[in-house]
Order: sequence, then structure tokens, then C-alpha cells
Amino acid sequence: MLSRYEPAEFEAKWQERWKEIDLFKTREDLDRPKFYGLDFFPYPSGAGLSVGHCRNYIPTDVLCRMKYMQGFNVLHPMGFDAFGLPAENEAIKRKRHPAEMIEEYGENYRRQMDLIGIGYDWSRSFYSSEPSYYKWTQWIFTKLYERGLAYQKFAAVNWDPVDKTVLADEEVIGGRAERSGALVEKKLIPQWFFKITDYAQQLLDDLDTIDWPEGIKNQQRNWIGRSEGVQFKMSVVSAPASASDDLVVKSKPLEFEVFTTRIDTIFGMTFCVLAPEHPLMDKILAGVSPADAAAVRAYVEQSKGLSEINRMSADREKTGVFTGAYAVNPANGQNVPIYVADYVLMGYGTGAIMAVPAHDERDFEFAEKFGIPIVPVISPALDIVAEDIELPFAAKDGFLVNSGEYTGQSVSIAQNSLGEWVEACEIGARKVNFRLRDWLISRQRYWGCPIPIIYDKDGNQEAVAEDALPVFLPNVEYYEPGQDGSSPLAGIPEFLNVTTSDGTLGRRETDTMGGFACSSWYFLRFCDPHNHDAAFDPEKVKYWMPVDCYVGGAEHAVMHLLYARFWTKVLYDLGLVSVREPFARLQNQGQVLANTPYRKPREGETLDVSEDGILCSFEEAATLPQEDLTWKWARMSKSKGNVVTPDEAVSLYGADALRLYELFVTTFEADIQWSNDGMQGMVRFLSRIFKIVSQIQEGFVSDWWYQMDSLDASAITKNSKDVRRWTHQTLKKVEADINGFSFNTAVSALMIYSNNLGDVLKDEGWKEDRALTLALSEAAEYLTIMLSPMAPHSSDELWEGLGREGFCYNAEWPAFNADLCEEDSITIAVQVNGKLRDTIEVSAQASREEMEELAKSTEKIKGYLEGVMIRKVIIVPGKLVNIVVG
RNA sequence: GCCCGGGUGGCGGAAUGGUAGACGCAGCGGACUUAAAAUCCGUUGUUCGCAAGGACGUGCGGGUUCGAGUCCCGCCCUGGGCACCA
Repeated sequence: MLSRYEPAEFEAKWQERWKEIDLFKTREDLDRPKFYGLDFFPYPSGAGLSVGHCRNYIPTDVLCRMKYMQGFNVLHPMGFDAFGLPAENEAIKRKRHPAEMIEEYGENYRRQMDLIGIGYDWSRSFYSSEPSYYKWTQWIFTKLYERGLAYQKFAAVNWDPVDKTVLADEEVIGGRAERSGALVEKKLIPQWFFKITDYAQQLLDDLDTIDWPEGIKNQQRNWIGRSEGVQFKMSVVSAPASASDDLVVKSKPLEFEVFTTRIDTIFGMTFCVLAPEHPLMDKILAGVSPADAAAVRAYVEQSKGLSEINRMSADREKTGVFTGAYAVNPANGQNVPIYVADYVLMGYGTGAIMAVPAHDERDFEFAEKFGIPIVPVISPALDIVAEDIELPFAAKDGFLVNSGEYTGQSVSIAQNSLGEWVEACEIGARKVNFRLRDWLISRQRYWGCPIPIIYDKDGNQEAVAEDALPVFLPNVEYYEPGQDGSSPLAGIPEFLNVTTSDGTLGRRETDTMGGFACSSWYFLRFCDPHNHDAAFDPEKVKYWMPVDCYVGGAEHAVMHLLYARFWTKVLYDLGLVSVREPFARLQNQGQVLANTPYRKPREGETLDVSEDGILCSFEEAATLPQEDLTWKWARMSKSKGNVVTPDEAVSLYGADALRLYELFVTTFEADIQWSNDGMQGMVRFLSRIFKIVSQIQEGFVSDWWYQMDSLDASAITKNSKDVRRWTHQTLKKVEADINGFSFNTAVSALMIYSNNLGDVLKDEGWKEDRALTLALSEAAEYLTIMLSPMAPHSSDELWEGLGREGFCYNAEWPAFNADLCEEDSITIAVQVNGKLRDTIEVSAQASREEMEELAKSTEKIKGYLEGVMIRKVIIVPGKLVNIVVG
């Protein structure tokens, strides 16, 4: 057998053999527990996989392989998220049809995944753009539609002028489109939404039931943004006290509602603000002077024209206009002016607020600018007088002042008592509001799942019946998006024209669904991927769900992961799935960064504020003097020219070295600063293992477990005991570390173990020691098995070298023997006053008295104890003795 | 501004409140070699000392404890998310 790691000799061979016997085919034996391990659904880009992507797939593979060997039925599938903007944009650029292009890219992904030895069950694979899949995406859409969870409304939406489509709120970062980087515009068009807000509370509550990184859960909590407050009515006074008398007194006063989380500050309300889009605007303006009304209308017009980024930026100076109307503060009966200002958003709460400038920074800023009175009503402490309160004071630990009968109450008490008061006088009620908005699903693009809705001649909607699904995406040559926000499908008569259920002429909805719809249920389809009669068999989903371990990047924290949770909850309510949460455990891997050259700008070139150099190629960098270059760690991407492919890494060092390097170099969540050199260390490690196993093979006893039983107790040597102890300690650690996603320490444990075995083997005499030979035989076999999830090709090569049949994957993962893990003697620390002064060897069973006795008797410690009094001795069995003197 | 992470040798990183720096990379010294690569052995936190040994040391300042990288309080730096959400 080989005595060193020579990947070119065997990696392809084993991949071929695995494929021949369909090694990774999903097993569904009834008498075994299940394990569902899943990676995020990838979009197969033309650039292929980088070593960064492998960071996702390798750890999942390690865990799934171990689980299989431990007797689980393992579902470990892979498919491709094929619909969506990236694929379509790429296809337009390359003048290709996205369907065939994406399939080619997917095949390249698969080739690369096979190249690094990932054990996927490819028989379950699919593309989300296949009609046999998107038929059921559409079917789920109709289920949502029937429940009122998919609906259409006119909405001012995020319009991306570059990609010529609307975007979900989640896809807009700081006023720019996440994908194209374009400044997002507002556009008023009819759009399809999913009513995710109906599930806001459940989505929030159930976060407590899942094992996810706290950071991701927190991001979702923030995105859902629950806040408790009070919503109440404000009456518009027909005429301000000082107004002229030609205003007509209305019989029914105008009312609008406001939402506040600080009802305790109501006595400090000195004005109200309506959002520019507030529906009551016209009615209010009807009652004010023409001059005021004109000023307000001009302001409203102006704010419509502002881009999202201008309007939203918080550092922008407050703008607004007095409407000329007043409302009554219900707490004290005072009239307060009503302003319109764009810092109040129509999309949250009621689109109107009570403004308390003394206790809210935004209201404070506005009041200062417009000269509105600022009345403090909360004091940080009872002995601080109102004049001494530093404003704005927004903290919630304080007491009410200037607040009538509520004066003196603490903020929390007053929130309750004033809430009760609002409810008692029937002007409002306590209410919970969420920041979460409904999920905008319409896209005015070709390459997506068509929305299965038909309109009749009067514009009435109906969902396409199940037996008429799928609504096929037509295969056309030209599919570029329209300039005006219309979908390319609207220009295809064969698609557009259709017969409605009552036989009359109708037309189809021409928007397609955003890509996140497809990835909101693919994990269910993997449970039953070839079902022609249903999206999935609920029994199969019941068996496999939830996903036991879901692995992917943290960038999907509030998009995919929130949407998939939502769909799962809807399908649960429909009785189709048995779990409320799709992903029981989530792990986010770190990124892989490449050192990337940036050069100084040349004459005529300017830098953005955020840049400190201009990206250049590695070739160009090589020609420039060092002082003109800045090297930065950047995410690998085709456009930066810094991608390292697994193909490159495998050809240089082998697939197993690549796998081990990615597992070992840092913790799973941390970013890797890539260097090819690091893999050399893994080559050394694997070669050491080949050397050790091939050495042991010379004296390998294949039925070592049987021979061990018949070994006389007197034949058991210290070396053999040590080897067996290391073996079982390592088994215990490797298993726990893999389960805990601590792959770097699992590899490290194997390194320590193999270093120890190497030391024992240095003495040629091991073959004369029967017990040691048996212990080493066990070691060679178990080392091979433990290594196999991480370095499967090498392990199968070693396995064969030891004369074993088949594959490590089909071998049983050995359970460690706890008795064998026990140490006979241990080194413990001896401290004097908490400082380490000596170490002593004691038997593992040593009593506290024995430990103390021994600790006090060493020469070094005696020196420290001379002439001082022992005040106390702390003994931690197995760890240390601490003698406190004074 | 708000909400999460994270600061440990030259580097990546280990450490249920109990011997800080495991394991690896890089470096240094040596063996083997005509030589190099590969491999193997030794060494490597800082500092004082010939040595034995000592002092210091986990971003900074306090605290709790017999004992703190780990827990508490207050800062600094850094990565990420959200951002006029009332």
C-alpha cells in the first residue's frame, strides 16, 4: 500500500467507484433514525465554484458522512436555484437562453462538487426552473391565494432602473438595489404580495424554538420589529382659536389615528405630524386657508419626487409644512398644530404621529427648526425640576412631571395607566405594531416562475386550477425587460391570451415570482423529488423534516430564511407539513477572502470616498512597484479576478488536502484569508497517516477485536494501554467536535493522535508486543474510519490497504469505550496563592488527602511554605491543588 | 444613533472559572543528501539570568474570587446588520 499521500493515484478512482455503486443514494430503512443535512440552494454561476463555496459544502458533507456511518438514514441532496435575475442578466449578456445556460453551469457545479468528493444523492437533484418543480411553486401560490395570503395591490414600490424590475424591501440596502447597486426609485404599480405580516408574531415567537446562531435570530427579530404601544384617535378642530370666522363648522369632526410607544409622554405632545401620503390630507386641507393648502400640496408633490435614499437618510435636515389645522390633545384638551413632514412614513403604524419634542430626538429636531414649544413631561429623577432636564430625554427610566393626575408615576406605571385611560374613554386601544412589511413577490422579468393568475375581461382575478398547472414559461428568443415596468411576458400573445374558467376570453398575469419563492420550499421537494401528482407526499415530508442541520452564508438572514419559515408555517396550517419550523439547526460558515491588489489612481482617475485604491489584475500588480500597491482581503469574485477554484487546489494538493485545510485553518464561522501554501501542511499530515497505517499494516491483525478478548491480562503492556486510550479519547473528541461544528479541533485531535502513534512506531519492537500490535491494529482501523468523513478518498485507499472490503462509508462508526478513555495517572498543577509553582503526577483515583499530601511534599513547594502559615487548601480533583498562605 | 459578534505569540487559532498559547503555518538550529527538494529530530510569547530559576503576559481601567482569556462594571478599537419604524 502507499506510504504517502499521492492524491493523483487514487482520488479519481474512488470517486468513480462511489458513483458505480451509487454509494450516496438515500436510504429510507424504517428501523433507523433519520438525519437531514442541507446546504443553501445555490445559484450556479458561470464562474463555477471557488474554494469559498466549498467552505459551505465540505463541513455538511463531513457531518452527513459521520451520521450515515453512525446508522442514520441520511438525506443529503443538492439542486440548483436556477430562476432569477442573475441568471437572466448573464444570459442576456451572453446572448444565450437562460435555460440551457443554467443547465450547463449547474453541470459544472456538479462536476466540481464531485471533484472534492461531496457525497450528494444526485438522483434527487433538480433545477427550480424545471416545469416539474415550478408547477408546484405555482400550486403553493394558489394555496396562498385561496387563503388570502397572496394578493395584489397598487403600491409605491422599489423600482430598480438598471435591472428594470421592482424589488422587495429586503433587497434594498441603504436606498440602493442590493444586486445592481442602482439608486432605487419609487413607482406606483399593481404588485403581488405575500401576506407575511399575518405571521409576524409566530415568526418572532418560534425563533425561540430553533437552534440558530443568536446573531441571525436577532437580525430576524429586528426585521420583524415588534413594538407595543397605544393607538388612539385625534380630532381635528374645525377652526383654530384665533382663526377668522368664515370657516364653516363641520358637524362631524375629522379624525385621524396615531400610534405611539410612549403614551406616558402624551402630556408633552405639542404638535402632530402626518406623512405626505396620508389619505386624510385632502379633507384636512379643505378646511384651511388656500395659502396653507397650496403650501402643503407643493410640499407633498416635492416629497413624491424625492428618491428613496434622499428621503430616508436620517442625517438629512427635517423638512415639513404647517397645514393650518389643529388637533386636540385628548390628555389635556389643548390644541396642537398639525404638520405634514416626510420623516413620518405612511408605511408604518398609521402614517401619523403625536410629536413629543422633549422626549423624541426626531420631534425635538423638528420642533427646534419650526419654533414649536418643547414641554418636558418625563424627568430622570423625582428631585430634578423640569427646567434642569437635558433635552431631548428619550430614556425610559424616569418619572412623569407636568402630567396632571399622572405626575409622579414612573414611566412603566404610566404607560399602563394611560393605556387603560385611552381604552376607558374609547378613543383608542393598546396595540402591537410590526416593522415587517408584506413580501413583494412580483418581478417584471422573464426568467422566473409565472404567477398563475388569470384576469377576465372585467379584470376579475382567478387562480389557475391545479389541473391546468403549470403555467409554462414560454420558450422565446427575446425576453429583455421593458423600459416602462411591463413584463416581457406581456408582449407574447400566445402566453397572454387565455380562456377563463367560464369560457370567456381572459389574459394572464405577466409578472413572474421573485427567486425567493422557489427557494422557500425546495427543502420539502427534496423529500420527494419525483412526485408527479403532488408537490410532495406529506408522509415523506413528515419523515424527513425538519432539516436537522442547514448550512449556508449569513447573508440570507432576513430574506430566504424568513420566507422559508413563512411558507413552512402556511403549509403547516394547511396540514401539508408536520413542522412549524423548517430548519431545526442553522450554521453559518465564514467567507473565504483572497489577497487582492489595488493600485494608486493615475492622473484623471478619482476614487470614491470608500475606496483607497483601484482594483487591478495580478498581472498588472506584478509590474508595479510595491509602494503603488495596496493589498486587501476581499471576497472572491470573478470581477475581482481573485478566485481560487477547487480545480486549481485539487490539482496542486489533492481533494482531501483541500477538504482538511478548509476544515482546519480556522473556526467554521470565521473568514479565511486564503493561501495555497496552507494546504502543504495538510499534505504532510495525510502523508504521515499513510506512513503510520502502512507501517501498522505490516503487522495488522484483521480480527484484532477477537484476539484482544483472548489476551491474558498479564500480556497487556503500558504502550498498548496508552494506544487504546488515545484511540478512544480521540474517537470521543472527534465525534463531539464534528457534531459541534468544531472541525478545526477535530482535525487537530487526529493530528495529535497520529503524532502519538508515530512515536510508538519508532520503536521497531512493537511487533514483538502482542497487545501493542492488537492495539495498533485497532488504531489503524479506527484512525482510517475517523478520518473518512473529512478525507474520504484517502480513507478508502487506506481501508483497502488494510485488506478491508468496500468503503469506509459503509463501515460502522465505532462508539468510544468510556473505560478505555480513563487515564491512570494525571499531571496536576500545584499553586501557591493562585500562582503555578509546580506540577505533580498523581493517580487518577487519588483522594483529596493524597493530593494535598503530595503537593506539600515537593522540594519547590516546601520552599514556598517555609515560615508562612497555611490558611486554606483548595483541591480540585483531577486539576489542581492551591495552597493559600499568608 | 440602535442591535449583534470579535480583540490571545510573527501568523491561523486552542483553552466546562483551574498548568494560557494545544494543533498547524512561518522562522531558527541540526540530521540525511554531492546539492536541493522531500523527510526526520530539536527549538521558538516577552524579559532578567551562564544556569537553576524568576518577573511580566490574553485591547485598556476597575471589581468579584483561593484562582479570571473566561464572570461583573466602565472605556477603546474592530467586523457585521438595521437605520427618521414614532
